[in-house]
Amino acid sequence: MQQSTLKELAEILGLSISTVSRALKDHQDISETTKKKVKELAAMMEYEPNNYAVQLRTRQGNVLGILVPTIDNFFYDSFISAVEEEARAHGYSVLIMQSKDEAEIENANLNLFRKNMVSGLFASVSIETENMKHFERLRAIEIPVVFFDRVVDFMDCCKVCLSDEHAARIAAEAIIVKKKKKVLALFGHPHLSITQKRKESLEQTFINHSPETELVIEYPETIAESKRVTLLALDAANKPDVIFCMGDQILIGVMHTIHQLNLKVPEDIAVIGISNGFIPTMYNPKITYVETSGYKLGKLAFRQMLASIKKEDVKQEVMLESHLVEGGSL
Amino acid sequence: MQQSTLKELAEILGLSISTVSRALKDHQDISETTKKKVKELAAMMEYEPNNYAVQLRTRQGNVLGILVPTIDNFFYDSFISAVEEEARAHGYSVLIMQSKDEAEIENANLNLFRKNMVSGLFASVSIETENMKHFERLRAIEIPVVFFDRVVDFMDCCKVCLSDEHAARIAAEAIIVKKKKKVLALFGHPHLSITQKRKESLEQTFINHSPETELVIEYPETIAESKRVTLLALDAANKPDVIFCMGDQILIGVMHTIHQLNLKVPEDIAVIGISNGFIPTMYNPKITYVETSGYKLGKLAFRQMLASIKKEDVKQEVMLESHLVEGGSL
DNA sequence: TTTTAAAGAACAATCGGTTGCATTTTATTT
DNA sequence: AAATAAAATGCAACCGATTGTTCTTTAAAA
Repeated sequence: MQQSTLKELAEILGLSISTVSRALKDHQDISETTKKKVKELAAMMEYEPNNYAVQLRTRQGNVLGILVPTIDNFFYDSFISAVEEEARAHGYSVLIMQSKDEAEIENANLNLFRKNMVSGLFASVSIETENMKHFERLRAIEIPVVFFDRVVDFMDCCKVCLSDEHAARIAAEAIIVKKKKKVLALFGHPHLSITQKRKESLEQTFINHSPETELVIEYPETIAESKRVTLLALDAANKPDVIFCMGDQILIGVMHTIHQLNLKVPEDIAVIGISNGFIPTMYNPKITYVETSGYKLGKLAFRQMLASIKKEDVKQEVMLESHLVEGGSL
Repeated sequence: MQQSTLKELAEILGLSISTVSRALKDHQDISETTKKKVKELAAMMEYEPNNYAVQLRTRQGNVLGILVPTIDNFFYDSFISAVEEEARAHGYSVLIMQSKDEAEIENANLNLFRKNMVSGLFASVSIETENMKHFERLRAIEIPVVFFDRVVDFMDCCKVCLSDEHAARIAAEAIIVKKKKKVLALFGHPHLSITQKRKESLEQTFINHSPETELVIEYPETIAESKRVTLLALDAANKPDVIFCMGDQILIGVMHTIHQLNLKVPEDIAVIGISNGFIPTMYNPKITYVETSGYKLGKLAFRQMLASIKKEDVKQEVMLESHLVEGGSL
């Protein structure tokens, strides 16, 4: 059995295609009697309009794209979940792609989004992304882009992100309160704005409120590197008394090494991270972390997207504040 | 600027639309000279065929759907990753939706897949799924469905899954080898075939090879329940000496409680799980687990999908064998 | 009863491609 | 030079819906 079409319905009912079409969408020109007949038959035959035909004709789609570096990541998962929930509620579907942090794949994906004519795109750029040409192309054909998390300086596009400054400041303050003076701070790829902002805010907070704090900064990019860096630091003469982890991957590496060295948290070494909370609460004691909810960010991003699609004017940049969740690791 | 169309190209070149169309796809009827001219202009103007028009006309799409209970799950993440990789390599895009383990959302999603006319669907059914009507409807319009992981008895559809019997047997054998005699086995929702198969295989292996083993079975469905059940069991008089965890969620709950009670693994209590490995390797010592790779399953599922789409005949049911990865928890 | 307006339904163009067939152009053969 | 085959291109229908416009009814007003 094939999907039924307007034409079929029309033939069966002895009506014209346009009448059937209008009846189904409660157009005022059509009599109630006809409407009822048409709707009944449509329900009976499980008629569904052919999306491609509709899109072709009306030029307005119902698919939104999400581009993330990778999907196996709690933060992006929760972001996606949130967007998907909202999308469904508003009659949109979601097309998800991963850049795997490679510019080339990212570009290929952007082309696919274009080909599939998404009505809007949520994007967290890859580490390698240097040039915005492919994003510009989307804008050229009026596909709104909402950048999130890893944003990028790019005119006329709306960006939602966690307040990186704020999150890092909270972490620094927590460390200061606990009187820790030797901080090993581990960040991700130094190229990302999210890294830079967090780093600067952390540094600045120490300089302003606890200038005597010793701050050592490293940029491990994988779990393995994070392990290695931590091992080196903890083996050295002048050990840190607290480790700050910018993300879950880093935290996992750090905890690996801490376990391996059989150190007690927080007695031997304190730990604090930035996370959505899933990973930190897996450890014992739970890791103290600054909460950054991908879920909330997703909801926020969706609102921005809707506004962009409707061409309402949108705030260029929206920040989400975060707060400290105390585990027992600090 | 709008997306350029065949018509535009044709007008600029003074050719007919059909010639341009054919030139772009290297049709033999078109002269090399013309082909070159057309292609150059197309490249220059960044022409992209309008997908909706193409689909409408050719009735064959390039979007595959994936339906999972939830996306924040390592197993599904890796499955999705694998499918997405293959999809991109074969010119497909991937539409991902989550059922959140609710039948109603699942049905809504299936309708969306239908509406968006996916060319094929990968599905892992929700816990609540009882009736297959919505899946049947997909089949009625000839959209191939490849069930994976949580499969379901449903004629004429191809299923790929981990060999649940095999995985559980390996776990049981490992437990027997280590001479543990009091097993607490924690499974997920008893309604799922995956649960039933694993449970039966585990039981049967003990009965056959170590009939004196005491086996207690519970079905916690969330991390919280898993914690609770474990706490009860470990507080009781006749404590288990090993806990078997069917999945990551359960494992996380178990480890929570173990940490909370300050028990040593594996001295006080041994642990073994079934997992893709991410979570088990986070602990110290690493948890011994039977590996079930969502990634490999994804690759396998994609092959099945391609075959189904091409209407080649497909093996109805394909199994993926697993193997033991030793941590230090058993 | 004739005129006129309102209601209901049909017609036809359109979206942007694809494709079978007809037509024109060019090259080859007699 | 005329006839014919081969190569290159154009014509037009079609996919399934939407929508402005036109054509019929039917009912109300004159």
